[in-house]
Formats: sequence, structure tokens, C-alpha cells
Amino acid sequence: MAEKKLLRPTDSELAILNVLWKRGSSTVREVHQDLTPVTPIGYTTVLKLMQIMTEKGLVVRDESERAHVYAARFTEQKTQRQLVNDLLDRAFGGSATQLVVQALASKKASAADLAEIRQLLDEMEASK
Amino acid sequence: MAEKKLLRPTDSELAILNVLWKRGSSTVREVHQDLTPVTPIGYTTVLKLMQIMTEKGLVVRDESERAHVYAARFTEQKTQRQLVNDLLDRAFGGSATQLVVQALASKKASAADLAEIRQLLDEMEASK
DNA sequence: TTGACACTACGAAATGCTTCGTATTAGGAT
DNA sequence: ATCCTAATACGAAGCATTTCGTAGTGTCAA
Repeated sequence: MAEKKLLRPTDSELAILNVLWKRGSSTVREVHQDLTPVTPIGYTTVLKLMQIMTEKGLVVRDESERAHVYAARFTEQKTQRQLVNDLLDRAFGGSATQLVVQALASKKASAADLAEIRQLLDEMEASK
Repeated sequence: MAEKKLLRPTDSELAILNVLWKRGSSTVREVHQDLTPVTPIGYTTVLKLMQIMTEKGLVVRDESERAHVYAARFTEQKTQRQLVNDLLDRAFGGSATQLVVQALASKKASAADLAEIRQLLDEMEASK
């Protein structure tokens, strides 16, 4: 009865979570002000989404003040791991290696990225 | 006017694509017979999904025979890259490194996996 | 105390996904 | 030709996501 279901944040939910991870605990207004310059969205839309996210358990809400304060319930890392595992199962037949290959094949992998990953590999092998 | 929108296959669509990639071109019946033992689903449900996927351009359909024959329009690799890039943008701020970290942290990457990735890094740096 | 303002709650529409039942059509066997 | 089977086409229901308008409520200043 801990986590009844695998919770996969939707696109909108992830956009909000990204703000909460970046800013820390925030009000609806703060989240809205962060989001709307990039992607215009109504204030009540954000409010509604965050209410739903509360019901789903994606965020926790502090109602002690007039303007409720929201915080992400799970860390960014944990959520990322969740999403990666999900994608792994749905599209990579569970092969983490293949996923890594495709991640690096994208143009977004810089030389610095490669060096960092190389170091990660070293650490993983060292801790065997 | 090539690809008007980013096409992200849904869960059901991905399940069907996985069958098509594994089997190659297939009829609805073949796809259904492959899917339903694992996850029971109605025949017409699969048919409908594949019709929609045809409209979306996720699959192509050969209607020359009585039982239409479907094939994935994009390769598994290309679709995987698409999905990884999408996830990268939505949840990793574009950092391929972080995605790799989470991918390797989640499932236990075997020594063989690590070696394979290491070789991939070598190839990528060599082709600079 | 009353008005303005900021905030939450609620309802509902629009769209997309998933599901399947029913209708129709095409082939093949009798 | 007729009937059975297998296939496609269509429509619609149920649910989730996204969107926002409107209503209600609490706070503070004048």
C-alpha cells in the first residue's frame, strides 16, 4: 500500500515539477510566473494542474498560509530514474545499453559529456 | 513539410510497433496473436489502433491482399532516438549525461554493458 | 464596514487515447 | 448461388489530459 501505481507525470506535470525542483517549494503564482513567459498558460490552469497533482501524490501542499505552498514529493533523480525505467521497458526491451547508445547518438552529447561518462564508468568499475 | 509534428507513439502504439519490428511486416491478426497472450486485448481494438497509426503515419499499409499487411514506417533505432530526445528535453534539461547516469544506475549494468559503452565512447571520440 | 484584490474551488468543454460492439464486405467451399 | 468465415470500417463510450471561466472566500487598506 505504499505506491499503489507507477506514477508517470504527464508533460504539463513535468513542466511544473521542473519549476519546483529548480525553485524549491513554491506557490501557484510563482510557478505560473516561471512558466508563462516561455509557454503562455492561464493562472487557473496551473492551479488546477497542481491540485490534481496533489491528489495524485506528485506534490505535497502546505495549506498553513493563505497562498498554499507546493513541493515536489519525489526528487528529480528519483523521477528521472522512474521515467528512464519506464522508457527502457516500453521501447528498449530493458536494454540499458541500447538506451545509452541512443542517448549519446543524439547531437546533444558534447565532448565534455563523453568525458564525464567515461569517468562514471571508471567509478562503476572501481566499486565492483 | 516533411514531418509536421514530432510523433511520439503512445503506449499501445509502441506495443504494436515492437511486434512489427520483431516480426517484420504483419497482418492485424498476427500482431493480435502476438500481443494478446501477454496482455489480453480485443482483435478489433488492435485493428483500430493500427488504422489510426496508418493515419498518423506511424505505419504503412499494403492493401493489395485481402488481409492488409502493415509495416513500421520508422526503424526501431530512429524511434528510440526520438523518444530519448523527447525525454531528454522534458525531464533532463537536455543533459544526456544525466540520462546516462540514471540509465546505468537503475538496472544493474553488467561488466559487458560497461565495456560496450566504453567502446562506444572510443568510437565517438575517434570520429571527431 | 466595505471595497478591491488575490487566492482557492469547482465545473465543464475540447481533445486524445483506448476499448470494443456492430455492420459490412470479400472469398471460398458446397 | 448461397452460406460461412474472416477481414475491414465505423461509431461510440469511458477515461485522462489540458484548458479556462466563474464563483466563492479570505485579507487588508481606506
